[in-house]
Amino acid sequence: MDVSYILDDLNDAQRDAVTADSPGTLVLAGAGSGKTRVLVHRIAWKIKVEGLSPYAIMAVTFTNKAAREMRGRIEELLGGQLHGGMWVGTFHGLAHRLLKAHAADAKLPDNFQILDADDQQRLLKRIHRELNLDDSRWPPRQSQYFINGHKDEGRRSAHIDNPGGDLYLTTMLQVYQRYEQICQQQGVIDFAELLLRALELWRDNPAILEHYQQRFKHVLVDEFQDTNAVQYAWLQILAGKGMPITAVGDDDQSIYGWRGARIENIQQFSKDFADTRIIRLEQNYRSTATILKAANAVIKHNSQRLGKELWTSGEEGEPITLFAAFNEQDEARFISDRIEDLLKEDYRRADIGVLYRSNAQSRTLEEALIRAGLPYRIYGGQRFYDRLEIKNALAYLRLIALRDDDTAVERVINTPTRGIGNRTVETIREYARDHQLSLWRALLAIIEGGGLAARANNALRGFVSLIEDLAQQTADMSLDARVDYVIQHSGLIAFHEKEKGEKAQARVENLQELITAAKSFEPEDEDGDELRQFLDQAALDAGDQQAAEHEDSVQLMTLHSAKGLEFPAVFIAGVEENLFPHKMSIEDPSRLEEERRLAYVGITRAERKLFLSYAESRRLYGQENFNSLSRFVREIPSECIDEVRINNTVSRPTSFASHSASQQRAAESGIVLGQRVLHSIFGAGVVLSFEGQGASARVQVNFEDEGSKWLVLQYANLELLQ
DNA sequence: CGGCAGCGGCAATAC
DNA sequence: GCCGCTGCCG
Repeated sequence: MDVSYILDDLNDAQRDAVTADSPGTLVLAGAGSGKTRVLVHRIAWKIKVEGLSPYAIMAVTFTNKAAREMRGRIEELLGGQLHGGMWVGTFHGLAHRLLKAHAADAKLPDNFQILDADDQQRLLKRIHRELNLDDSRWPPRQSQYFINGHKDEGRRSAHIDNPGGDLYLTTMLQVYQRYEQICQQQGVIDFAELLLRALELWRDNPAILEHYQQRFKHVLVDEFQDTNAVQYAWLQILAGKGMPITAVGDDDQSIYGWRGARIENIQQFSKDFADTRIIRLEQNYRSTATILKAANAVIKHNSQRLGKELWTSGEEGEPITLFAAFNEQDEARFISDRIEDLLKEDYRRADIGVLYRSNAQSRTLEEALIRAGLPYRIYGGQRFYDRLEIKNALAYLRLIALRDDDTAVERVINTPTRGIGNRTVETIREYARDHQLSLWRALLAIIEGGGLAARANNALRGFVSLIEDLAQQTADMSLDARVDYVIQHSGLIAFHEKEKGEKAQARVENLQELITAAKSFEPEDEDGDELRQFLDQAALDAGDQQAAEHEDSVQLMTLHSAKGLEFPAVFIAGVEENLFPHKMSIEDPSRLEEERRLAYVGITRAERKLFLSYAESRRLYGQENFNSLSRFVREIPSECIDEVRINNTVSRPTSFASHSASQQRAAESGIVLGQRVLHSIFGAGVVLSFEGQGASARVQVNFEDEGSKWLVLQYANLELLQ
């Protein structure tokens, strides 16, 4: 059999990674080194050469997009459909599949529902109210972080000790317990729970685990550096006792520590999985030598690396352009001007990526692009299925499928408004709580009991008959006709049509788009309930963010969402201390290293041209900030950089005595931005920024020996220097 | 119920 | 500076 097509066009390291027959294989794949290619070809190798059935392979990714791409590329390479036998999906998707198959053993009802981040927050808000927690002291967001953080580490409320009885922990645990109780009672599970349950299912049911251990002969994991504790434990319980496993990842691209990812997992891998072979992919096919030199130089400042150095056989390329802008508008104008230059060369708009650290930066950039008449597209932002109007429409559909869905009832009982006020809903909640009923059953009982005012009672009846009508009328319809009927007859379309503003227009369009999504939906299980599968998919899939790709446009996104993408030309805006690295990460060495990895990710997105820019003065959150050039740029060898001088058409004030409010306040205290000061401990430095007033006034000083620090002016006792 | 004013908070974000 | 939530009022 000729299998050369599997190995042709691969370099030695890639070929090694594709054919390795070690029990454990860890592929450290640098940016642009052909990682996905190796994964896809390795799967083809397993099937075509080693003779594994696709049925015996499991491949796990983090995003649906990556899973789709992998499946597509395998099918392309093997020249045929991969019937459902092979398990390719996200951790969450596969966990869901597992729990659906063994719902009872996982102690879940067959029709369990997924609680997404937004639904989770709503539920927590209600719990806070129920427990009489003051929202300003106990923001529901905090409980959400607490719960998800612990679940990501595999801890349920019962696992968390609170020996000191400290108020914070006591309160959080109380919320966590109540939350667990309600979720269990209502048969809903959040994203973290999906993973934790799947882990517990295997841990507590050896027979089920054994079935999968016998079934799968090889597991492959993409983006291994992003796994959290539960995902790692899940892989370990499945494959720890000798099932061959391939992990592909790059410790230098671990940028999701804040959502539970544990970079240590990739370091731990060879200890937990027997006889691991480590293969490094260091040849880069994406960027010029100059860009790689810069990336290598930056990432070298991190400790605790597994170690890797990217190289290319390609050309040196042009130097990196660094632009010092006067302010963020000046920076945005520089970017749009350079984009216009690039378009005069052989670049298309879609070849250009503009990356930034935080979403708040995008507005200024957008304004400049609009002014220049350059079409652009923003990646990320709100997921399609997270939009309010879509969630409302889905809630109606969920109620059609299952009346006892409290989350859905809460959402649409009075949307569009139908005279069921907060009082009435509170009565229903109370009744449901007291009688251990779902909200739907509770409201039916209340209608029968007639304890409500006639008006409220009628309104409730109206809601019940609406849902029953939607269910009956659409019972025999196709999925898309059903969606269409529901958004019309629930009144959602009319509701948003009479709303004012651009937003309303977009909402109506999104609802129409939902019909399109339903039309093109292909159920995985032909015999299963199509509506149910559609709803599950909606909960687990962000929806295609690429939908609007009809026009050739400049690509705007955060550095995080740029991971995995590449552009011939890349702009990284705002390379400033306090912005990138972000202020909140600067003090903590491990978070600072994560910021540096983010810089590495950003730099390695560029194929041919890289532009870095920073603003000497930046308005953010209504505050004027004077930040210095990012340390990450200073880590790039100077021969790689071509610094562009400040555009002389921009008038640059010669002193800092301007009229901005923050500067005036600074002046009142005798401190001027740019002022040299002396601190009794930290020594001499320059004032970079100033915020707050009176007792809360703080200054940021860049000390010559200690780096930059924020000081409370009142206590700092700064001595002004000449 | 809808509209508006006031207030707090504010990184990144897949599933 | 802006968004979103709350709370008050008509």
